Amino acid sequence: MPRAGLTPALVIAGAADLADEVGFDRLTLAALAARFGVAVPSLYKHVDGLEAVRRGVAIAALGELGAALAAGQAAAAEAPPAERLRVLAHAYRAFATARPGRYAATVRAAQPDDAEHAAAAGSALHVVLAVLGELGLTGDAAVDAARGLRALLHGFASLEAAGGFGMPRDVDESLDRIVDAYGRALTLSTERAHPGSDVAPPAPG
Amino acid sequence: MPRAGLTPALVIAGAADLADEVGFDRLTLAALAARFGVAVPSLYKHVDGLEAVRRGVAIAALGELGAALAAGQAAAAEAPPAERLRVLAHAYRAFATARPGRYAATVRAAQPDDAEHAAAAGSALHVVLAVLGELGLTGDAAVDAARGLRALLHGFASLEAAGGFGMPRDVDESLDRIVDAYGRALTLSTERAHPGSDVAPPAPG
DNA sequence: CATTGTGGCTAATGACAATAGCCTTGTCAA
DNA sequence: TTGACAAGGCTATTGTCATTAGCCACAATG
Repeated sequence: MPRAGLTPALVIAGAADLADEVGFDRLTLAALAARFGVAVPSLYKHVDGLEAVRRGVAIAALGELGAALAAGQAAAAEAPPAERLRVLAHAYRAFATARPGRYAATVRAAQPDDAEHAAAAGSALHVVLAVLGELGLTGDAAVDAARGLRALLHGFASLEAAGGFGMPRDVDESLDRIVDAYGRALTLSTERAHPGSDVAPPAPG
Repeated sequence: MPRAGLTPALVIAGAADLADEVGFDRLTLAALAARFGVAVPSLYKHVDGLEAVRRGVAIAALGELGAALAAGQAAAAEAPPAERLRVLAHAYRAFATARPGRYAATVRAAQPDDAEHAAAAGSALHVVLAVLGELGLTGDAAVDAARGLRALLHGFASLEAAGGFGMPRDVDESLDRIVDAYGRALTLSTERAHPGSDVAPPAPG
């Protein structure tokens, strides 16, 4: 029996690819083992069962998502905040459509006591918060804005992934308009009545 | 063997309740049969397998969601559009948190050829489009707005359900602010450059 | 009272996750 | 060089679940 040369990282990476191919919910140890040409129980030498594989994919995917968002921001470093917001939104959507299995994994909530998973989510969120900061948002307003933006992006991406946009309208353009509108609303909000009590910790959210 | 008196509708209703209790993804024929005090294969006399149960729950839940949204709008019939938008958002969130299993079912996309499922989704969407119409949105702008609003509401609800809001900030107030901001952005958009080419059919989206 | 269809059932099959325990291979130290 | 040992494969087994096949009882209908 020649060694297959598996490692935990390899198994997780293979699982992520498999999830992109067949869907995160159809990720199965049987299929994963087959992909490596190995018997199912062999996987248990590297990974602690299906749930651990899913968690591993989630953490890895959150890292990749954060990196993709950061790369987009770096490429638009000189652009004005509104444009950077648009770039962020498109990078998010691009990740979700190009890597649907990984993206689905990023949406699963971390267990309350799972610090590593929470940290991965937080690092992806960091990029979003940075862009919002450029729009001059602090305190409660920043929290609201982060919630809303993540909701908007996630909702858009997941509805699109689920085929929920059955309307004859270009999706890219829709996203532009929606994000522009949202950004405009945010900056208007700051000029109004919500002075922002104090800076909230950028917990995963 | 006394008859259990099952019907397809009863089975679906029980499945919806079970989904609310244990989560839509943990909906299982075994648990469903146990809930009715019946052997698993008996369910097949009423329902065409697990996937059909899921679909049935989705269709039923979409109907209930649409009814809940409509009821909220009826109760706020005299309120100004911005307030009605806020009411809509809160009704949506209330449904999602009170009936998480059913709500999760509503998010699953219909199969492309599943007219009944698509119709159920469309009827729920109808309420949303009506409120947007009150804001004076037509054509492409209305399509964009519907996409964005559904994305916003779904994203908010699903992230909250997943425990994604780890920040110390009242969630109800966040939702108010976000929806207000979005509504403001929408009405601003209409006053600007997008005159809306033609009315798009209210397909499920 | 005979018939028939409906709605239960048991039994069997097959996918999958998970655990237990074996056996080989490669490494590292005596 | 060799011997021990850990790592990383494996087979076998168990248990959960969905699904299908086919039986049987009951109740309604004539």
